[in-house]
Amino acid sequence: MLALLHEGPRHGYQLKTEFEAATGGVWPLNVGQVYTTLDRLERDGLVRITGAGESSAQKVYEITREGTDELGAWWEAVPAEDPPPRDELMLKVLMAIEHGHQHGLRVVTRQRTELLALLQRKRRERTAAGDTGGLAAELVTEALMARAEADLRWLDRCEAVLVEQQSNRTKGSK
Amino acid sequence: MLALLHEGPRHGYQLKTEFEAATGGVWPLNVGQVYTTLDRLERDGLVRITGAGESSAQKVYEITREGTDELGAWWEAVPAEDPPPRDELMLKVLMAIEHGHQHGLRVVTRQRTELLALLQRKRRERTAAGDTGGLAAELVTEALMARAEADLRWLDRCEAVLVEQQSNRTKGSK
DNA sequence: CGACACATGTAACACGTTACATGATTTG
DNA sequence: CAAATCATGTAACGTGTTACATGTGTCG
Repeated sequence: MLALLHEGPRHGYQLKTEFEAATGGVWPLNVGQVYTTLDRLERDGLVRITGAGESSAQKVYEITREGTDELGAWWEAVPAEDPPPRDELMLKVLMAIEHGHQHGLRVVTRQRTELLALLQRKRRERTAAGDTGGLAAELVTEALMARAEADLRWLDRCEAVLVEQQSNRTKGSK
Repeated sequence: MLALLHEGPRHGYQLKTEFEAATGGVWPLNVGQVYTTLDRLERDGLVRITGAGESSAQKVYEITREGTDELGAWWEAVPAEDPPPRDELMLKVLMAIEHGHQHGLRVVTRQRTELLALLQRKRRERTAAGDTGGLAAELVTEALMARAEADLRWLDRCEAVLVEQQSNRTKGSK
């Protein structure tokens, strides 16, 4: 929101549409949320209302000095890693391992199959849909695919570790 | 929580310690949250209290049939992608692009530098710390590194796209 | 006129998170 | 005995999300 407001004063609905435009429609946004967020931003002094727009009941918001500072910090910052964000896939695999190698392996392979399918579906969609959605949508898709590939490789690695661990165990028990 | 309870009845504090053990201490957990979560799980019928433990005021929880079903579904499910989760890095880059190629490039390179530093720090830590934290911690670190590498490659791709787009524009305007 | 996009807002809920209060049990 | 760990809980807050209520402007 701050980033959009930095380009000039806007009203709520405009922010919604511009947000969706900027993200190529990949991330739909409930309008209501824009208004509640705007309220919260105003409460925190990052945003202020400038005289209502001419027609009807339009409140026009603009970013404040504080807001600009906050935004600047946001551009610079790299998403925090301390503690690392809890991720569902990782958590799932760790918990499955806790349940025994058998279960660990089952979940790992299951996740891999599922992820691979998802990835291939994405690839197909991507080649099928020519320039639909624009640059933004394209970039998001690529990011998601890159992550999915990373996760796949990680799952392979998990499987290898589990198998090796198992074989060590059987050797040790002989 | 359900996954841990599936191994047998537990009380709150136990769940906290076991959770942290299972995740190699990477994801600290505020105890209070365990209790509120347990309340909510009970409210939803996924968990039930079995006669309090012998000593003092210990409530012991066990998973219900419904809870087991839910857990089973969780093992199978691959984290949803519709709509894809809003990710801060992607959002940041898209918004930066919206602000003009100049700004887009600045943010992209900044993020890349920052991410690369983080990655190298992780690599150093990883080789330095021998087997500390166990398998779980090791796997989480590897997953995070894999993701970071994917993000780095994506940022490269973003930069390439931006540069190419810019040059096309200048050519077009000639 | 009726439908649809534009436009604003509120109420309710879920969840994660923190800070705080309280007490039992163990152990140096 | 004092301190640490084990153990349970509550109150409060911030945020994301949805569903709902309401009204205006436009255009076929």
